[in-house]
Amino acid sequence: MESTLQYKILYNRLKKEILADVYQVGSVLPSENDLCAASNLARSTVRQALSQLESEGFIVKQKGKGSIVKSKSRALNLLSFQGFSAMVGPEKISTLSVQEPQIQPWPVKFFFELNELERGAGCIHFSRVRSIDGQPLMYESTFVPNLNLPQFVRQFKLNSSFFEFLAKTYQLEITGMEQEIWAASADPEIAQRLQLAEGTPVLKICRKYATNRAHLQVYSLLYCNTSKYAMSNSSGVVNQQSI
Amino acid sequence: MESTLQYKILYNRLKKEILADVYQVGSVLPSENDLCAASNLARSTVRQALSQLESEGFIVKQKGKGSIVKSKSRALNLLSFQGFSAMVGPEKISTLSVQEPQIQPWPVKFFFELNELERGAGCIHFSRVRSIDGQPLMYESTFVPNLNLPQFVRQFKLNSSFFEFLAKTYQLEITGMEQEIWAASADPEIAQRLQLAEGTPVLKICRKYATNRAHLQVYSLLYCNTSKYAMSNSSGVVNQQSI
DNA sequence: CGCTAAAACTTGTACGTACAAGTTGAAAGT
DNA sequence: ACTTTCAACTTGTACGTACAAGTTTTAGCG
Repeated sequence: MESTLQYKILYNRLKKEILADVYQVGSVLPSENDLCAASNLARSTVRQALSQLESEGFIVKQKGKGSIVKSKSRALNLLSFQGFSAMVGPEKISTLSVQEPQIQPWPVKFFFELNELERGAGCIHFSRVRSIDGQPLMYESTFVPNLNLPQFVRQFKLNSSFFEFLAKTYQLEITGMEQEIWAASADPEIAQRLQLAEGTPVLKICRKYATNRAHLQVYSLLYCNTSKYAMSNSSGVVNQQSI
Repeated sequence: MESTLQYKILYNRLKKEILADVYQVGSVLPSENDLCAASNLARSTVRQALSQLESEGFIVKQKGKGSIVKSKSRALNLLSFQGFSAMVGPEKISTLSVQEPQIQPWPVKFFFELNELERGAGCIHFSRVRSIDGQPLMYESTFVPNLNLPQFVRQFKLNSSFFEFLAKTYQLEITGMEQEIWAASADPEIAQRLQLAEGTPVLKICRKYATNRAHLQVYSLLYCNTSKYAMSNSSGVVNQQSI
C-alpha cells in the first residue's frame, strides 16, 4: 500500500535508503537540484519530502552545505530508551506477555478522557514487559478503541512491533503523540513486574497516540525502570555535533 | 528585534493573536486565501507560517475545513523546548535564586560531552528554583559556554525568561533540544530545594539546547517535583478531540 | 607558494499558477 | 418534508520562476 503522492514516494525512498546505509550518518544527501533532476520533480516537491525527513529527525539541513544524515532512528520523537538498538542488538530484547490481547470494557478510571464513540465501542487491551539482557525495563499497558479493527485479537503477536502491525494490517500510521510524565514509587504490582524493590522510583508515562484515521486514538500506560538506562528524546532541529 | 521574513512576521502575529484570544481555542483562523488578501502575501508564504504554527501545536489544519486553534500555549509543555514561563502564566510563577549568574570553569564531571571550544571557554552558570503558588516545582541548573555573550552576568535577571533574554540580547533562538530523563530519589540537597522528604521520587532531566548560532549549545540540569503537576508534551500532528 | 576574489555550488525565501480533494450549505427535485 | 445534487468554499499537492544568503571550490594575482 504505497502512496501515490510524489513527495511521499520520494520521502519513503530516501528514508529507506538512509535506514539501509545507502547514505550513511554524517554524509550529505544529493542536493535538491540533483534530486529534482533524478526524479523529475519540482524543487518544491523535493523540499517537501526533505522537510518531512528533517522534522522526523533523519536529516539536518544547512544553508550552503546540504542535507546531512543525522540519525537512522525512527519517526516521531517518542521518548525511548537511550541506544535501545545501538547499545544492545534487537535480539537481546525480550518480551514477556502479561495480558494477551482481549476485548473488554474500558477501565472505570481511565488516564485520558474518552469521547462517546470510544466509550461505547469498548477497547482492546494488552500488557507486556520488555526486558534487555533479562532485566525488565518497561511495563507497557496499551488500550485501543474497538473500532473497525478486525482480527486484532487473533492476529497481533505481543512480541512484535505494535506500530508495524497497525501499519501492515490496517494501513494505520501514528501521526502524533501527547504524553504526561511523573516520577512515582513502584507499587507492589509494578515492583513485581519490573523485579524491583517496592518504592523504587520509576517513570510513569501516559500516552495518547494520534493516527491517520480521524478520531482513532491509541492509549498507552508505561512504567519504566531508569536505574540503568535513561529515557531520551530530541525535538526540533539539533545542531550537528562536529568540530 | 523582529524578523524581516514575511512568513515569520505573519507567524508571530498569528501566535500573538492566539495567545491574546483574538482567535479562541476551537475556532477557525481566517482561511489561507483571506490571510493572503489581508497581508498581501502569496499563499505559499501564508502556508509556511501556518505550517510552523501547526508543528508547534498551536493549530490543527483539516482539509476542507480550515485551521483550527488547538491550544493557546501548549499547556504544561515542559518536556518540549518551549520553556517554563511560556506554559503557565508568568504571574503565578515565583523564582528563588540559588546561584546568581557567574563565570566559572565547567564541572569536572559534566552531564553532557563538551567539545574543545566549549571546554576552553569556561561557562556561565546559574541555578534557580521555580515555584507555582508557593510550591517549589523545579530546580534548574543552567550552564552556558562563555562564548561571545557580553554582559550576560550583569544583565540577566534570574526571575525573567532565559530564552527571551537570549533572543532579545543576542538574537539567539532555541532551535532544538535533546534530553535524557530518569526517575530518581531526592537526595538531601534536592529535597531541601524542593521542600520534599528525602527519598521522594523526582524527575531528573539533562537537556542540551541547540541554537541558531552554530556550535553554541546550552545545557540544563533539572529536578522536578511531579506529585501535583505532571510534565507533558506533544509531538507530531495530534487529532482534534471533537465529536 | 600564499592569499584574495570570483565563480559555482548549496539551501532559504517569496512569488505565482493550476488542479485535486474534502466539507458545507443552499438550491433543486421528488 | 425529505433527499439529492451542485456550487462554493476549504486545505493539499505539484508545478514553475526568481533572487537572497551561506559555503566551498577554483582561478587569478602578487
